Amino acid sequence: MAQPAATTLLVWTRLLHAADLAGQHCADALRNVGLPPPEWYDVLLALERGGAQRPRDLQAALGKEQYALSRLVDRMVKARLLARTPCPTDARGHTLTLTIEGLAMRAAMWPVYAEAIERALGARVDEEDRAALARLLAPLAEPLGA
Amino acid sequence: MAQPAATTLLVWTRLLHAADLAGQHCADALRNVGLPPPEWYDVLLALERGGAQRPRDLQAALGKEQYALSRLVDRMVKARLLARTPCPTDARGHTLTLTIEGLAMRAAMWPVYAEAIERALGARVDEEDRAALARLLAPLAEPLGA
DNA sequence: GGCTTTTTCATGCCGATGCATCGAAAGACC
DNA sequence: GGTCTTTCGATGCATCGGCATGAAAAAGCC
Repeated sequence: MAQPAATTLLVWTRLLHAADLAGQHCADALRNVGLPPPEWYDVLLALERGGAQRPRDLQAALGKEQYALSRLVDRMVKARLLARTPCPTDARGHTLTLTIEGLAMRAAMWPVYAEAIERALGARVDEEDRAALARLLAPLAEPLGA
Repeated sequence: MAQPAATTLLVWTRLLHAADLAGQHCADALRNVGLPPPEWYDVLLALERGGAQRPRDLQAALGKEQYALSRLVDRMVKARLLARTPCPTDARGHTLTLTIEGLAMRAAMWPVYAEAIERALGARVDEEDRAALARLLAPLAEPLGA
């Protein structure tokens, strides 16, 4: 059995705790003003940047499970932020497009989201440390090899 | 509106992604061998280290919501890993104690958990970078001020 | 003591997630 | 073309989490 080093365990607890705090803070900030959760923002942004996309592309881009994305899209379609249109080249799937309301929602969410990120991260770590963190976290944000 | 710096956004995405990957990897490792999820380990460890404790103490120590801990304890009691005994000094609550099986379960989980942590973290960052990460993450693992 | 407020823990309800599976279309192979 | 395998997306079922509330004991206050 591989016994992790003390620093490994320290990084472990702090990484999970920090991510939980930051994520929770953002989710709360959005909820407190009656806006949808962060994951909705990610979908809206991906579609705005990348144009119409199919569910499986979004799934890969966002790193979500297939069923999770399927139901997330369901909710967002019900909320009139997305529209499903038949896919011309593959009758199994469909393409997802932003509605006007979806575009407006992303714009409305960003200031709140940005402010929360700034408070949770930017205001607590100076530029030099942020650069160091970004560099050190890079390998950990890559998928683990088999 | 506070526009976060580019490094802030980079840290943001990598922090959340890294934590998600690492956490998922550990949860999967335990599940793949038929063991309970990491949160059970945290409870077992806290009780083993700190002796009998009341739910509200565990709640504070683990940073969980009250109802979440209440139901988590429920499941672990059903699984015979914990026992609730009446609290002598406060009839509202009870003290939680590890059963023999609970003690054994923690011991059984640790090698798998440790191995997963090592693979997800220790093996991917050298000692110097781990120390730097631990230092940089420290402020972010502290609760945000009001 | 008698009253109000606070703390401690559980739970009903609903929405979200994980898992397995399914139907249907596409692609591969002959 | 015909058949088998793979990909795409949805969904039934059970579990889990969030929110609000409830019940009961403790603590504070007069």
